[in-house]
Amino acid sequence: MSVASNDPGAAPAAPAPSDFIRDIVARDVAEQRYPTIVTRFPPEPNGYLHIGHAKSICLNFGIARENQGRCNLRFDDTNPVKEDVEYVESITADVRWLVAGWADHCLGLKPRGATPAKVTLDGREDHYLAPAAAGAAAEAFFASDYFEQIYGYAVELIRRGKAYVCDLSAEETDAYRGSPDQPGRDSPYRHRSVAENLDLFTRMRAGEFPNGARSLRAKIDMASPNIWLRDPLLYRIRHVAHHHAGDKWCIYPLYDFAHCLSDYLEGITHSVCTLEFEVHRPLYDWILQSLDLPRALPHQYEFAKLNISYTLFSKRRLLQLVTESHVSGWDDPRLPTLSGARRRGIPASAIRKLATLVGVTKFESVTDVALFEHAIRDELNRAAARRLAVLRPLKLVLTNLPAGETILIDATNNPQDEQPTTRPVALTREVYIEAEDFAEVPPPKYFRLKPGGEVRLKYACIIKCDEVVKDAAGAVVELRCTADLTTRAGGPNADRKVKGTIHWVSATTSFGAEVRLYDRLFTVAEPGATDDFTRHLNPASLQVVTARLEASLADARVEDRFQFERLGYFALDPKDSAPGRPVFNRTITLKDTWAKA
RNA sequence: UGCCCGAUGGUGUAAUGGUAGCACAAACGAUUCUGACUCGUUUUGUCUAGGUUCGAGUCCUAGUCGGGCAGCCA
Repeated sequence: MSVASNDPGAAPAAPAPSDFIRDIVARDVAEQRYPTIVTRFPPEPNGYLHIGHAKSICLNFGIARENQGRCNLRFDDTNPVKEDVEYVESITADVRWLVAGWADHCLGLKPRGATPAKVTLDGREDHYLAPAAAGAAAEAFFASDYFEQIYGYAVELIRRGKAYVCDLSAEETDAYRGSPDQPGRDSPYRHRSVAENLDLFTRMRAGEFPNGARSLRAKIDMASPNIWLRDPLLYRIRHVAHHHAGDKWCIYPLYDFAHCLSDYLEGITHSVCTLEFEVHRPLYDWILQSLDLPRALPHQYEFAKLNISYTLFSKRRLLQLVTESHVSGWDDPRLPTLSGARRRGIPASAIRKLATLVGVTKFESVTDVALFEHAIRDELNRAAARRLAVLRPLKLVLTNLPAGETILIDATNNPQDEQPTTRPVALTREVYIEAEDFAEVPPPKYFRLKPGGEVRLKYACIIKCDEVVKDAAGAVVELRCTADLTTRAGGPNADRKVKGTIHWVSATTSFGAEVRLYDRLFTVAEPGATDDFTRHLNPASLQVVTARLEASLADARVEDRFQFERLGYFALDPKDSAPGRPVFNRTITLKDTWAKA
């Protein structure tokens, strides 16, 4: 099956990606194990999303999309001390941005304020939270909206003799757990009666005990070779308010207990997570199976998270970069955060393309950042309007053009379009060219401008360098050239060839603007390999220049993508641009095979 | 010295017992009013040792190397 993309300027329909998880889903679809395929993206709202999360989002939404299913956005907010609504909002915005124009229709949200409904299925009680209908007031799912149901499931586990209230302290629990190669010992509280457990758990909820005084534990096997099966904690006491649930609770479920049940309550079919949860899967299954639930159970599958060379993904280290002001904030364009990428001008479609290029496996690989750069250039090459801009201006006088004269020429907006359009740009007596496009003593194979040499001004005409003007210090400050107007498009010598074509702007109609040139943040391929990773920060990761931009760029909008010809891809900085004072960010350079030589 | 998982060119992946393919990167060439794009060519690979089989990257056994697991974090 092939899937069309709604992205403007996106590549033609490509075959749907295939990987071991999609194979499993396809098998389940073929066997009609579930009425619809439902996945979920379940971040904890305790930080910003980055490209690594994007891989998971693309996988989960991709599966939903390819199977006419749904992917719920759910906040895994079971630890109130780490979480905040600030993150809920940024994560929601980032997810929406990433799937916009691609899988918006698969984004599973719930009716605003809704909690799971009690239903009766085959005479058995069940709970289910249906997604919001299209157009209804909706919000993301929250695990904290299920605290009542999850509490009920805990009570049920106690009734079945599969959970108990334990009075061991955190340290004692640790000691009783044993070690990977040493079995644990049973808690002295393991054999409390169901009635006592019920009473104690009720009082835990009622707030009778201080933090850490007691916990609820699953009764599994303290000698299990899998540590996660050694009577794992299900609930802890925390007398703190919750950013979403308010101050209703003083006991909070742990990840392992809340996650599988949240999946169940939402009707998730395929619960996809990263490899470190592999050893938790038996617990995921144990909890669901112990409850004897009426509906089909979700299943967990694990894949390797994304690593990219020269890129840091660790939340802790990203935080350090922000707090130590190595970058300007979580949305610094040099960061791999989704907000940073967006601000830098990276299209969501490029991130999605990267996700399909890297595939999904259980091998913890390091993807070459060049693959990401390729994805970005590929998307932008298709979509970006070409413009003329000079980053480091050098004045050039066309001595045979009168001072007041303006010649309007047609410049192609995007040669990649099937029917390219043009815009007028002004050629005047004084123009700016890129300083590095002139060399007084040219290196070998240099085919830009040199004394006595010829070059074409893109879209305009061939010029010849007659004179080099220098200041007292000997620096080149101006070039005096003659323009061969017969080489203009449509002119008699339009087809005359010169080796070099360079970009330029009119000195009189262009305007100056701040342009931020970004480069990779780190100088080493694996910046996370050492603790003193800030040592490997690239001192030139940001350079700010005052560039000269062609007049039409004054009307640039935040959503526009540009290729400054021969330089790279640029977009307006959405934060620091002001009307009449645009600031451009360089998303990425053009591939430059000359610079490498 | 417990349990779980993994290993295919430089990188990321495909091949579901039957011709080791694709993409990125690199190199060279063509084309070019972007040293871009596009197009063409080339280099480089199944962790090791056994076994099963007519046939093994794939299945089995052992090993090597790498990763994960001992939060009242997720």
